[in-house]
Amino acid sequence: MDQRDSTPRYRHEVVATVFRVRLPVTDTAVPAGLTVLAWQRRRDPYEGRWALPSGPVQPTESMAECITAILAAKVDLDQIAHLEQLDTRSDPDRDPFERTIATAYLGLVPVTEHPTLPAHADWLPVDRLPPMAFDHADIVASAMRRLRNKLSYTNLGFALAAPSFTMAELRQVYAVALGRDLDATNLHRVLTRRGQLEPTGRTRRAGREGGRPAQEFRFTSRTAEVTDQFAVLRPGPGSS
Amino acid sequence: MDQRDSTPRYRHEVVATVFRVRLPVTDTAVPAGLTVLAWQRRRDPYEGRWALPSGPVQPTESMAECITAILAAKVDLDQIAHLEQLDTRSDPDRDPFERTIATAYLGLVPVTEHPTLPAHADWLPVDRLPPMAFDHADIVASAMRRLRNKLSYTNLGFALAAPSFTMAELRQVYAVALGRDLDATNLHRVLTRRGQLEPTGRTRRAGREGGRPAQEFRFTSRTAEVTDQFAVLRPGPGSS
DNA sequence: GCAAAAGTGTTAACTGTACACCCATGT
DNA sequence: ACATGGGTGTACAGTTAACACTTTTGC
Repeated sequence: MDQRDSTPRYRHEVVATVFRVRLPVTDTAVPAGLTVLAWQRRRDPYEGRWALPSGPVQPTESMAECITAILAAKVDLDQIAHLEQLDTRSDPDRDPFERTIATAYLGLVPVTEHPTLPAHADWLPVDRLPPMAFDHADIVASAMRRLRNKLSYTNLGFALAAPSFTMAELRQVYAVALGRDLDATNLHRVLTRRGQLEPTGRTRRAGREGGRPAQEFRFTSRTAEVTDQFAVLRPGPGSS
Repeated sequence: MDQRDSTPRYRHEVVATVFRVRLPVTDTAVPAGLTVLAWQRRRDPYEGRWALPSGPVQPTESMAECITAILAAKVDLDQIAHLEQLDTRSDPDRDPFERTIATAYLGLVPVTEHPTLPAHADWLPVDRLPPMAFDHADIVASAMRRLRNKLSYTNLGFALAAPSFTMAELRQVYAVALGRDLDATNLHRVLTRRGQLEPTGRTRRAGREGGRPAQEFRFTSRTAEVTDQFAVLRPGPGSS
C-alpha cells in the first residue's frame, strides 16, 4: 500500500470447476458418477493434458463477469445453476511459463442439462481423473470437498437436480454427488423439515414393472441458501 | 490461457483481518467486544481513514508468505495463532487509484497477547467501526461471519483463548467472539465430548469474594481442525 | 454461617438413521 | 392375485439447551 508505483503486476486467471452428475443408465457400460468439465490443451505448457476452463481477467471486468464469459464459451449460461468463488492459488511456480495467480470457482449444472460441448471438451469422471495440467487436479479435489459439505447444510441440491423430480430420482443425484448411498425416506424428511422441498401436485406414471406412482417434488428456492445452522453453540430454539 | 502475451497484469494485494477478543474489565469504561487490527492511512487514497493491514505480493513469494511478512511488521508473528484465506475481491473500482485485486485473510490473536503496536495502528471495536478505506468494512464483516461459523464446528477457540483457562474465562471469550451469551456448563460438555478440551490438573485460587476454585483447562490441539461433522446427510453411526 | 462461584445431574427438545409396514399400480 | 416400487409411521440414538442442585472456597 505504500510503494504504489514500484508494485509488481501479475497475470490473474479464473479457473472454473463445473460439476455435473451422471446418472447410472441401465443396460449401459457408461459409469455413473460425478463429472467435471475439462478440455484438452493444444499448446504449451502442458500440451495434450486435460485442464479446467480458465482465462485471464480483463481490465474492465470483475472476476465474476470473467468466469461467466469463460463458461459461456463452453456451455449455455442458463445451464449453470450455481456459481461461487473458492480459494485463490498463488504459488509462484504453479504456471511454469509465467507467474499466474488463479482464483478457482465452483459451478454446478443440473443432471437434466446436456450442453453441446465444443471440440476437445468433455465431462471427466472425478474418481478417475487423467493427469491434469497445472494444479488443476488439486483444485478439483478441493471443489469436491466444498460441494459435498455444502450439500449437507445448504439447499445446493437444487443446482444438481432436475427442476422437478421424484424422491427416488433425487436420491440418485445425491448419492452420486456424495459418493455414497443414502435413504430416500430420510432425505425426504430432512429436506422437507427444512422447507427446501415442496410437492408439485403432479404425479409420475408407474414404471413398466408396476409399483406405486411417485409424487413429483421441486425445490422451494433456486438460489443458494444456508438451511441448516451449524450444529453447535447455537442459541436455543427459544431464543430465535 | 490462449493469449498468453496480450494478457493484462494487475496489482495484487493481500489484506489481513486480524481479530482479538477484548474482555470486560471491571471498574473500567473500556467496552468489551471483538476488535480488529487497523491503522490510519497517511496518504491518498483515503487519507485519514482506517484501513486493514495490506500490501502487494512480491514476485517470489506466495500470498501466505506475503501476509506473514505484512503482519510481522505490525505484531509479533508468534502471536498469530491462526491464519487462513478468505475470499478474493476483484471489483475494478475497489481501488480508485489503480485496479487492485485483493485476497483477504483471517488472523486470530489470543486474548493473552498484547502486541506493542506501531504508531497509527490500533484495535478497533467491530461493532462500532469508524468509516473504513476501500471495501475494508465489508471484508471485516465477512471475516466475522467466517469466524463465528467456524467457532461452532471447529476447534478455532484455541486461537482466541489463553493457553490455559477456567471455564468461566473461556465462556467470556466465546461470548465476546460470538456476540451473545452462552452457558459455561454446556460449553464445557460440548468441547469435552469432542475431545477439544483437557484439564491441566492445576486449579485456580478462588476470588476475593470467595467461591469454589476453578479447574484449569487447555485445548488438546493448537492447530485448526474440524471437530464436528456437518449435521446432516451424514452416514449413520453404524456405517463408520 | 453465608455468599459467591464452580461443577454436576437431570430433563426436554430436536434431529437424523434404521427399518417395518402400508399403499397404489401394472401385469 | 401378486410382484414392484413409493410413501408413512415408529423406534432409537445422539446432541444440545435450560436449569435446578450440590460442592468448595473466602469472609
